[in-house]
Amino acid sequence: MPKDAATARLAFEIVKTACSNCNLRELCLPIGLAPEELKKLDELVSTRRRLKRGDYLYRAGQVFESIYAVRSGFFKTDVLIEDGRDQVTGFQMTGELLGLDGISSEIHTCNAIALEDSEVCAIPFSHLEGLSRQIHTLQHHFHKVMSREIVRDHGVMMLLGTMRAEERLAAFLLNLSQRFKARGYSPAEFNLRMSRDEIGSYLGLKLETVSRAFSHFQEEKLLAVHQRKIRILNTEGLKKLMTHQRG
Amino acid sequence: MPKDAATARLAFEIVKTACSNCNLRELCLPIGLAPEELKKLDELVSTRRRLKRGDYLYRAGQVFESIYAVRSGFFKTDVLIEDGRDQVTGFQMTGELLGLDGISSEIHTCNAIALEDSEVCAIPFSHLEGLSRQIHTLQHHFHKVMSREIVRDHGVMMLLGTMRAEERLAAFLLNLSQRFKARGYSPAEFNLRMSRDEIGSYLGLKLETVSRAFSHFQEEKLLAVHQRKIRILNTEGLKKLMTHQRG
DNA sequence: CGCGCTGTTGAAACTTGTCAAAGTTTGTGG
DNA sequence: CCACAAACTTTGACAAGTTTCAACAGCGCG
Repeated sequence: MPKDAATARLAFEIVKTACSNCNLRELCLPIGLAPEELKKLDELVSTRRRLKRGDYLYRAGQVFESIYAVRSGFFKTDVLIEDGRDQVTGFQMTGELLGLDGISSEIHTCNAIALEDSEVCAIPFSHLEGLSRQIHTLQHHFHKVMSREIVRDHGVMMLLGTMRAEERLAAFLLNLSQRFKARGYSPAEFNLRMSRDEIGSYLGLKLETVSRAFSHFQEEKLLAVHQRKIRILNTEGLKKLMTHQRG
Repeated sequence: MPKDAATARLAFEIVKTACSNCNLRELCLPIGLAPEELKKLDELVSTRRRLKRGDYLYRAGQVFESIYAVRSGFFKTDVLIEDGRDQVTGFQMTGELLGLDGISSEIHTCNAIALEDSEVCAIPFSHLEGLSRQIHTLQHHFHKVMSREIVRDHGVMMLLGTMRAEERLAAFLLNLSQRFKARGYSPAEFNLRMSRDEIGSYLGLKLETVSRAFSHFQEEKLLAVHQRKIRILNTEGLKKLMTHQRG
């Protein structure tokens, strides 16, 4: 590549990285910032990183320095314990943040793995704290994001603690559906990026149980399932199933 | 009460409320603050509140204004869903913070209930954000506290998703033991403040299952149990049980 | 002293996990 | 571009763990 073409390309990359140009503004950190504040944020988001399917964004045990905003693609996070058990703690899609768990001990406590080719913005955390001290709105928004993560986790605890297999899967699918919808995709038809095993791990079920639940949902005409392609045929039915009292 | 006695009492209360005099400094927000910063924090922690056993500190749906630091006593938080199911999402003891879940939507998403007579410091959240912009250390510490809550929740998800009944109870007891120890109490002997039903709700089990697990632990000479009074006889045994591979 | 709440224990029912086999899709190298 | 291997999914039969239902015991409180 000729030298000036390379330079032009670099400039282009920087433009592409800028929060002020990002079409995820409404989903990500920049919510509600004034134009001049957005410029400051642009400087903050220094690096972008591309990952191929299967790549680790970070691993448990690594030193924590940045949080990451998913620009495109799909991730999972999982925790491992010594005795070999592991669990998927979350799936992250466009506009969602990764790495908040690392703040407490300055070491990542889980693995973050790309489930498809993806791109993230790295946000050095100390810079974010610095800018938060200057921009009230950014500070408040960041606190909300962390708090939302806590609320989400409580929802998962509820799911794992009180729901049975089919209720869990229904809740999971409805949640995905909603998140696709919020990103402008069809809420009724989408591709799962994760395996039955990964869904099971997230929902506290074995993969066979997940598979059986899918089959049963098909029999009940709640879903059309072809591999990882899902079409929701009866949203209300799923909701009803999800909130159906145990017993 | 004579007027000046009342005044003296008021002054005394204020002194008692001050973070700079609080013997929980090492557990709570003031960690690592310089003396002049501590003074600013004192102004922040405006109110103290006493609660009797069974009182609600806040309820799901109420407007969020403050977070609370437990000064003494013991709390549980729980979430309810429409269909009647509920789950205990956590137990909070001295020095721990309550209310972080309310930041995201400015409405509390769970109930916080005193399990014994308790006292809390109310920290108006907008003031905390203001002071965080001035005091770097406080900001960073607060972020760590929120992140730690996320990590804790991941631990509970792990417990609910991958452990069986007795492993869960062992993990729960070891966690309590550790927290009592950190507060200068015996790690081996303590009173549970919660019922079997509340433990079960937290662990995603029925109260009968919890009761059976306690009985079994006694048979195995891991514990001595008398009502809610617990003595741990074999910590290593509990740890081994907790990390024992499923199957 | 008895009532109510909490906790314990037993037996049966139910849900999910385990193991095994076979079908399907995806990816790779020839 | 095909063939084969590897990974993933589905399904069945059986086992294990947990819940449900029921009865009863213990403690604290009025």
